[in-house]
Amino acid sequence: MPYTRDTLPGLLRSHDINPTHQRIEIAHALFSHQEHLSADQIMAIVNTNHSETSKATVYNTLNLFLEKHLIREVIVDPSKVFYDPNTRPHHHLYEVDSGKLSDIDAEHVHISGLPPLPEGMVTEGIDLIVRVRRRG
Amino acid sequence: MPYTRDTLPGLLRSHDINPTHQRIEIAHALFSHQEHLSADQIMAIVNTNHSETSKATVYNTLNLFLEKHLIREVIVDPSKVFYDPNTRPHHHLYEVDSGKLSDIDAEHVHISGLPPLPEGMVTEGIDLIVRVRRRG
DNA sequence: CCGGAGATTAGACAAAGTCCAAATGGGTGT
DNA sequence: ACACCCATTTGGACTTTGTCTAATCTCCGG
Repeated sequence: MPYTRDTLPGLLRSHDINPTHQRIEIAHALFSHQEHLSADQIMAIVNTNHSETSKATVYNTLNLFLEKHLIREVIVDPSKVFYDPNTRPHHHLYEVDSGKLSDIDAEHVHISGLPPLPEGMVTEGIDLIVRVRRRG
Repeated sequence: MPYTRDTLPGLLRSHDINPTHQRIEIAHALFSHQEHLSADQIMAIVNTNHSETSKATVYNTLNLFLEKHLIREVIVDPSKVFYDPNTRPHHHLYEVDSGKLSDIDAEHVHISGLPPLPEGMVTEGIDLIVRVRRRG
């Protein structure tokens, strides 16, 4: 757990994000859990004890974090997006039955033989998702 | 274009699908275009000229096709699922700005160094998505 | 203390997809 | 042709995720 509420403001600032209460709470939810969370899970976590952060703010903030490359979005389930505090290069393992999502470090994975990109295009990212299910 | 309305019933039967009017029309939309279409695009195509196929039927049918492995679903855009008539092994190139989705043949692509699967799990599929955008 | 830019909010709204009970329809046997 | 049956289709209400907007709040500099 490299991030506490104390170190988060600096992290946000280093990504050019004004660290407000709500933003720190949302960042804290993501970075302290180090998990893949959906927007509604984040809203639930942030609002557990007492204070209220609105749905609009949660979405605003997550989209801001995305823009500033503080987090990534992971699109594996058509019904909801997951947000990923890990921005180091990595891939994903998705357990179809349970919905569990985990990281695959990119370090040892090698992808070769991709065709050249269309003219004038640059790669924004390569998403590799291994979908697995329980044998049976 | 290997599929016409004449050959589609056989294709459906070979996948253990009872070929009804609506199912043939929906299959025709996908297989004659050989494109990645979303549910609402398919509904629009099927209903262009006159007859009506209801939203419920479109979704029922697409999910049936998925179950029977006649088509695949491609999850690249959080807002909608695309359906892919190409079930041969292949990957996808997604142009983020335009939403254009195209195939990358899997034949020459090689992925190595993936970690072993968790105990008792089998791979259902590996999705590789190259996200690109216009340079600028 | 004041003003203003940026942040937050509630709630209405939009879009994708699901659900259900009722109606339909296409075979099959007679 | 008829009746029956079961799969399929259907409209429409409903759910869920996410967006939009206009009003309010906050906080900082002067």
